[in-house]
Amino acid sequence: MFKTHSCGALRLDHVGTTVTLAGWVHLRRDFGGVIFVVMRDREGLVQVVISAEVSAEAHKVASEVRSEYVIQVEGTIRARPTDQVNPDWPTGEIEVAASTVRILNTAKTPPFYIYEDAQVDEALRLRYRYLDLRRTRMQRNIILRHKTVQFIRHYLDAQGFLEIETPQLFKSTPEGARDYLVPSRVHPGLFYALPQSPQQLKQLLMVGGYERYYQIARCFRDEDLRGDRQPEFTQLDLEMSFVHRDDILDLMEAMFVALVPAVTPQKRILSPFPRLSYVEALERYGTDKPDLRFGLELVDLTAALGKSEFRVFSGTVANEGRIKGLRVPGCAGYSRREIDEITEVAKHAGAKGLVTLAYTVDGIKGPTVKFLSEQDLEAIAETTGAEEGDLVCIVADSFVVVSAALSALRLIFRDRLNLVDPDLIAMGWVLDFPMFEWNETEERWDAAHHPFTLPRPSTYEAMLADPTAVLSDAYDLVCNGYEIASGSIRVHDPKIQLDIFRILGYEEADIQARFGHMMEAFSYGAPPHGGIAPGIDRLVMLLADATSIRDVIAFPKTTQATDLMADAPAEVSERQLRELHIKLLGTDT
RNA sequence: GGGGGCGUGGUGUAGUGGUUAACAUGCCGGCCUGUCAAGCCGGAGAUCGCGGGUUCAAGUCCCGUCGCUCCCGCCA
Repeated sequence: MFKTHSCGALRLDHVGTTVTLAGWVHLRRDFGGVIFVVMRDREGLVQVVISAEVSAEAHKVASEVRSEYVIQVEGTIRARPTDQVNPDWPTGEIEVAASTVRILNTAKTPPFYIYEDAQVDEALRLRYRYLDLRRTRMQRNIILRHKTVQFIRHYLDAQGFLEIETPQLFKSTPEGARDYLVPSRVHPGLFYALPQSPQQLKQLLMVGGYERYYQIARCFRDEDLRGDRQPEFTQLDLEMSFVHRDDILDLMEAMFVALVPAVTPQKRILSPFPRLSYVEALERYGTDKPDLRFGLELVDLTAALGKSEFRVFSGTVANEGRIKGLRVPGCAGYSRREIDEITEVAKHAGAKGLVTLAYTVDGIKGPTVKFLSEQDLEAIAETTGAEEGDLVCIVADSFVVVSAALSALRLIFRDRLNLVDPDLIAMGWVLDFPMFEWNETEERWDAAHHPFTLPRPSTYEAMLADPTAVLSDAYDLVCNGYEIASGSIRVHDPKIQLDIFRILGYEEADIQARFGHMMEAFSYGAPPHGGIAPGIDRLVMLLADATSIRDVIAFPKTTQATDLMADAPAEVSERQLRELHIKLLGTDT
């Protein structure tokens, strides 16, 4: 080994110890006769002192080192004088008195600062990702990710789960997300698909009798990217046999309640997790992934304002729309410009406009006040509970638009009014999703979760007659406004499975071609089973106080799905294409 | 596929159509034996992402394009 100790691990206990360190030059402060080199390794930073009096040779080498040189230092640990202790560093009470300094490798001047978490253009960070990864924040995030995954492995092992790998080369299932395809060399014209998730395989493991399975699984979806979506991402994929919904919910809840303090002691996780129905989540928060760290819930004004003289209100209700509002404390003083900004947010979400009422000392102010009767104003005040100093925002539109607009506004006010404690982790379950959704453009039913989801037994009878009446035994786990896990109890009865496929409009031949192996497997004694799949990237992102999963993935892709470091995707040779029986059509198709 | 934001020495930024494009930091050289992102002195470093247009004059205005990013669509 090049080193006896880690730089960042040295403490007062080590005083008097002779050590050999190896790491990077983080900073250098040259005083002529004495040189301070701050050395960095994975564990952290330590100050090395090189004095010309102690070793002329070491001093000469130290005067030549530059930022990010890789060096090896031999020396003795000594306590710093009390007036020179650096209280900001874990190693601040000691320093290394160097007797030897060796340059293991030189380094070009890096294109951005390694030694601080200054704002750097993300494209540059991605192009030199190996340098970005040296930075404290990235190292902390990647280590946190490791700890999170290790915790999960130990926890599930203790619960009797088996970690089982499933293939990356599998079969395309055209519904759902777009697949990444892999051409077969051996079978001209045929393709594998990279799994969007190991969904079918984990169910088949249940049929295979493994009862409790999990996997830290890489998943692939060829869809457009976001800060919380990458084309390849990692799920804790999990499946259990002989369980009901609550068994899975309880297990996950216990796991997360134990995980959060174990890997992020400064975070506080609320428990028990609230359970909301899908409809309740939409009514109260306007979204099926609410941020439960704060209140500011939506208020329904449909009944109160349905008979208003104000046509926008009465007309909306007449057209089966809804009127809902937000009561925002302390924002009565919003300027014209601020009102314009939040109106823009509502419009961006699809609303035609935003009614704002400011409850000031001089009464209720707002551009629409003149259209509202005393009765209307009273009804609004009573329903929302608005008091002096408050701003009430009202949207009248279809339920979908009202929900989207007010949900967006709720998050805007969250940030503007600093309504959340950044160290709070607020998870919650969203339950009772609809089983099917009507696809307007294709004019058919889609599975809201996926076609293997079990309908809630109480609603199954009505399924064939009225698909909208069917609720599914699916569940989402939300955390701080993100969907962080999704799962369901599965169908294990081939008859029910066939009914579902029929509602989805699959032809018999289709079912055989796409899911024949599943249907056949289910006919050989499939146990009742269900599972869930938490997204590791999003979970770690929230634990790391990051705003993008790119910051918790070692080598992420840009929003154009490219790798700026390796320059992927890239062209391949004619020969490679020929072997794969692929002919390119050109870029203008 | 649609909409918004950003792009100026290595890095981060300032820059009102008008002088030699400014500041900080980093880099290079010099001085310096106790600093904490050391300090002081000196130096190099930019065809203002790219292309076109308007203008006597463009970093600045207009159009296009490329890259990064945020949002909608999409993500069973």
